Amino acid sequence: MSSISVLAELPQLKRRTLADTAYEALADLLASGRLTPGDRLSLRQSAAALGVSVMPVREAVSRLVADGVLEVAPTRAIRVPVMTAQDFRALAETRMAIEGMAAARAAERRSESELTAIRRAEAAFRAEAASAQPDSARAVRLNRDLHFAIYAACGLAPLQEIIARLWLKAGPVINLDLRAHPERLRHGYALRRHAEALAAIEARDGPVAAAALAADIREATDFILSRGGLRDG
Amino acid sequence: MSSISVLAELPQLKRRTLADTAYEALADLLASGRLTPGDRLSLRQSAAALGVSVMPVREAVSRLVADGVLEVAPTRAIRVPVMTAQDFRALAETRMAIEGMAAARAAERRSESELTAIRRAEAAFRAEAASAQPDSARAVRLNRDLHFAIYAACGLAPLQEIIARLWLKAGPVINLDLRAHPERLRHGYALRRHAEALAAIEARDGPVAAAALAADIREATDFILSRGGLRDG
DNA sequence: GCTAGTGATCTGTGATCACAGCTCCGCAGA
DNA sequence: TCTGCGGAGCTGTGATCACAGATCACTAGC
Repeated sequence: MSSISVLAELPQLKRRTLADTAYEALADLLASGRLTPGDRLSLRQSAAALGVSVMPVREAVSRLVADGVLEVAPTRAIRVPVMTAQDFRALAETRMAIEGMAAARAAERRSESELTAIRRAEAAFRAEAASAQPDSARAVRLNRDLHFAIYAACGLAPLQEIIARLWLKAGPVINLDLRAHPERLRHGYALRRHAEALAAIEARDGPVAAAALAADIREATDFILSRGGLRDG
Repeated sequence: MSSISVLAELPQLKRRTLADTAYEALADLLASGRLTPGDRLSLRQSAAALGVSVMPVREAVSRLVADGVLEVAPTRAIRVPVMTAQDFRALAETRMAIEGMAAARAAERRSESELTAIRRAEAAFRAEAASAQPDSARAVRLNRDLHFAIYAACGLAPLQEIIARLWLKAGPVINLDLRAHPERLRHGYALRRHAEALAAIEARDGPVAAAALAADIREATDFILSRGGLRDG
C-alpha cells in the first residue's frame, strides 16, 4: 500500500473502446431523430462511415438491439423498429409512471445546487422556445437536458439509466414527429408543464411534480398519436 | 400474395444466434447465483466451455456489461461487479418503486387467467418453502416465477423488460446471501408478503399490492444488508 | 404484361489471427 | 524482508476472412 493516501481519491479511469464510441455515435443518431423508424442500417457501411472495422459497430449494434432500440429482422436486416400505436402508448405509459416517480423523488430530495441546475435548464429551454426562429434540434436537446437535470436529482442511479434507455427507444418516433410538425413547439404545452414541474420541485411537492412530468409526456404522446402516423398493431 | 391465406397466421420465427444462447447461459449463471460478486470471467474459457468461438461470448458479455450485470475493469478483466451497500440499497429502492408500481397495475387490470397463473405460482412457492427440505435453487426459481407472473399481468411489456434487468443485476448478491443463509426461507417473511400481494390482486387493490411487493423487497434487502457482507462505498 | 427463376452482390454471423497491455512468478539486488 | 525487473502466459480489442442466406436487377417463359 502506498503511503500517499491521497491516491485513494483518484477516480477509476474507465477505458474507452471503439465500440463505446460507435455506440454513442449511433445512439446520438437515434436520439436526435436522424435515424427514423423503418430506416435500415448496414454494419459495413456504418463501419466505413466511422472509419473502423465492423467489429466495434457490431458490438454497438448488438447492445442497441438488446435495448430494443434497433432490431434485426429474420431477414438479417438491421433497422429502427417501427412501433405500432399500441407499442408507443405502452412505452409512454411506462415513461409516465417511471419518470413521474423519478420527478417526485427529485422534488423531495433535491439539493440547492441540483435545483439551480434545473432552473437553468428550464430557462434555457424556455428561451429557445420563445425565440423568433426556434431550432428544432436544439430544442430537443435542451428539453432532454431539462428532463435529465430533474432525474439526476432523484438520487437513484439505476433509475436514471432506465430512463435514458426509455428515451433512446422513444427518440426516433418523437423526433420524427417533431421534424414533421415543428409548430407544436409554439403551442407552449411543454413550457407550461415544465413550469409546473419546476415550481413543484422548488416547493418540494412530489405528487405535483410527478403529475406535471406525466402530463408533459401524455400530451406529447397524444399529439403524436393524433397525427395517425403510427400504424395499429 | 399466396392464395393460402392461412399462412398469414404463422408467427414470425425469430432467429436464434449463438450469441443469444450464450447470453442466456451467462444470465442463468448470474440469476441463479453460480456466479457471485467478484468472480472473474474469461472470454476464451467461457467460449471453450460453451463449445463455440469467442465471438458469440463476446457479444453476450458486451450486452451484460451494458446492463451493468458484468463489468470490465480497466485491467481488462471481466468480472461480476461487487456492489457497495449504497449501490445495493439504491438498486433495492429502485426495485421497490418500479416493481411496486407494476404490482399495483397488475392488481387493477389482471384478467382471470392471469390471476389463476399468479395463484398457481404462489401455491408452488409456498409448497416448496413448507417442505421438509427446501431446495434453495428451486425456491429461488419459484420465487422468481411468482414475481414475474404478477408483473406479466401489468400489461406493460417495457416495464417487464426493465424489471428483468433489475433482477439480473440484483441476482448475484441475493443468491450469494441465500446460499450462505438458507434458513431465512423458513422465517416466512416472503410467504406473508406473497399472501398479502395475492389477496390484494384478487381484490383489485393496487396500493396494497404495491405495498406488499415493496415490503417483500425491503425485508429481503434489510436482511442481506444486516449481514454486513457488502462493503461501504 | 406478368410471373418465376437466376446470378451478382450485399447482409449478419461466426471463426481465426494479430496485438498491446496486464498478471503472475521467479530471480537478483539492496 | 522488501523492492525492482523481466519474460512467459494470459487478457480483451480490433481486423480480417469464410459462409449461408437474403436482396435486387434482369431475363426467359407463359
